[in-house]
Amino acid sequence: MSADEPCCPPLLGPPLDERDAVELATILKALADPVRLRLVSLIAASEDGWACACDLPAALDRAQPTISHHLSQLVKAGILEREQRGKWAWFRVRTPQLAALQESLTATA
Amino acid sequence: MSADEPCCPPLLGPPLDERDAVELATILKALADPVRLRLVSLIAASEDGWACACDLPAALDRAQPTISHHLSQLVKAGILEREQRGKWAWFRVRTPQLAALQESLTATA
DNA sequence: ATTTCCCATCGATGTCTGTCAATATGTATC
DNA sequence: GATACATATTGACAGACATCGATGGGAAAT
Repeated sequence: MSADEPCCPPLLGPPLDERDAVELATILKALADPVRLRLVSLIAASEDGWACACDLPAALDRAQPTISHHLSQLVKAGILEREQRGKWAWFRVRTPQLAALQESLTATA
Repeated sequence: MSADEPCCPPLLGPPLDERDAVELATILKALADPVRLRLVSLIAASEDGWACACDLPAALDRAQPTISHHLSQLVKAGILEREQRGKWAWFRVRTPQLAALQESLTATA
């Protein structure tokens, strides 16, 4: 799966084989958690699209390691992008990946 | 959540509160499994959109109780519709629900 | 009624996952 | 280097979940 291209084959086109299903499920799993959804939502709603990790534990009422863990998952799934600024970590939503996922859900529907 | 209406608030609009995030995560969780994705895909690809449960365990190489469990989850999430025909159970995809989910993923993006 | 077939439910099991306290790593400042 | 602070990693634990064998319930046919 490369940069800004479709992440997965369409759900409603020709039947998914095991391989494709696992791939699509992996990305959906990354989103299928309330804390992670709120993370994405919060970050997307930030001023210039970037949000500092330092604000997130308080915003979501979770311990710092918990937030760090979820951010890692989202980055690994290609949903978030990470940037180091001094001692802070900043994140933004990789909108193209989200759009690609969206397309996978209906495609030829 | 009623019949053919949006299932959840948009992911990229104003930040999701805890309540909405749980709701959206619930539906995503229902899809975030390879077997369930293949079920939806297979059913959607059927002749007239309806598929008999009797064919599915063999098609996905899973035991009958496993398939039955996944089908229940998908019905509960509003993604599949169930109909009894004699002693067979038939299923079809509730496309509107899928479309609503799709919209929740980008919305104001 | 009995048999047969399909599907759902139950019980058990192994694995995955969200959570946090404690600790380590890294980055900047003094 | 020493200190201070932001984030990542580790370890542990409880709850959730996918899976399947065994069983139960319902529907049709004989």
